[in-house]
Amino acid sequence: MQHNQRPMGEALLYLTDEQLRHGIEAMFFAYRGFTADPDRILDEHGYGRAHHRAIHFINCVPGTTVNNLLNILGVTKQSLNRVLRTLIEDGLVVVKVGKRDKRERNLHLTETGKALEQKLSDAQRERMRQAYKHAGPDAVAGFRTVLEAMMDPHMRRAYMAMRQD
Amino acid sequence: MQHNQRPMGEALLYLTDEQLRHGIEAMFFAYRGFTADPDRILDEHGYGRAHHRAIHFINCVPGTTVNNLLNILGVTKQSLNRVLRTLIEDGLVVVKVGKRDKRERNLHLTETGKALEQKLSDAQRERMRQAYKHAGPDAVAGFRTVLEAMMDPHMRRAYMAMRQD
DNA sequence: TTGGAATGTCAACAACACTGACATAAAATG
DNA sequence: CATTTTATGTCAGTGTTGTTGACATTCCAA
Repeated sequence: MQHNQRPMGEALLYLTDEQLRHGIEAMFFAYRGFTADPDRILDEHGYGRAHHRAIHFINCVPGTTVNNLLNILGVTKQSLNRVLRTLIEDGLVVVKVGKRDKRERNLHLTETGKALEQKLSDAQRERMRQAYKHAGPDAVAGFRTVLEAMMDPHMRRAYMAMRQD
Repeated sequence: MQHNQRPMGEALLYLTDEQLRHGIEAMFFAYRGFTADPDRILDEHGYGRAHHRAIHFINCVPGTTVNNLLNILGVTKQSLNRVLRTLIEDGLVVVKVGKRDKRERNLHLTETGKALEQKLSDAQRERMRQAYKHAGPDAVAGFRTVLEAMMDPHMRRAYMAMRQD
């Protein structure tokens, strides 16, 4: 496997190993920035990123089931359960037994939970807003296009299903 | 703080909370895809992401010091040390005492280390290549612009210093 | 030469992921 | 109705990766 001396036309200049490597490093550093602000807030509350993810998607799809969350987050039920338990104990999340199917547990944020969600997503959106503003609409469109192409097909479907624009 | 009903002109449509939220979720799902392939390979070797990051940047800057790596990776020296120790024990990394300053340790990949680095970065680049190819050069430019704007200034400097294009 | 700064190591601990085994309850199926 | 499948929760154990604290070594400068 030798990628370093790939012949190319000018049109494919952006596909050199060097360019791809820069993309990889950009993803690494950008993701750090992306999570930095929420991480600080979470830390003050004694939570971690796992709590953030749960809160985010419960807020996004209120009444979602544990199983649904499991598929979106891609973790084991044991791992999710640990996080959910603390959120429930702390009164950020409430569980309701499913109406049609009593095996299911529907998850909702309480007012306290919504407040933390706001705080977290305000911080994260603010960083995003600055980046978007700085980069401009065309760059943002390209950004989204590449990210979507980078997802696993399974996750892309979950992501697309979540959008209504 | 009420972001939901922000008045706007058409030119700022991409800065709505809804759009920003989609960007946030895209980052989350894309990062999962981004790490999926290397994670699989690392797992076969009994390593984790921390090992990958160390290998990546040692390969990128051969002879780098522990402290330098610390700044790039943003972890404690103790955390990095554990990872480095296993890589050294397994013969993927060699340490040389600094020539001028004997406190420093210069890190290099062995042939075995380089082989694993190749394997990991081939996998990650392939995913990147597909995404880039699918999105096209303009999208890729936008992608990079937004990512760079999203980094912490400190990390952006480290990232920029690493590029020679 | 002595004290502080830089560098690196060892030990212990916490968060959060994993696997495996098992329990309960409800729904679906034969 | 008996059985199986599905959804959920729990307990125990393990591994990776982050943290702090304590300490050793080396260098440099007052």
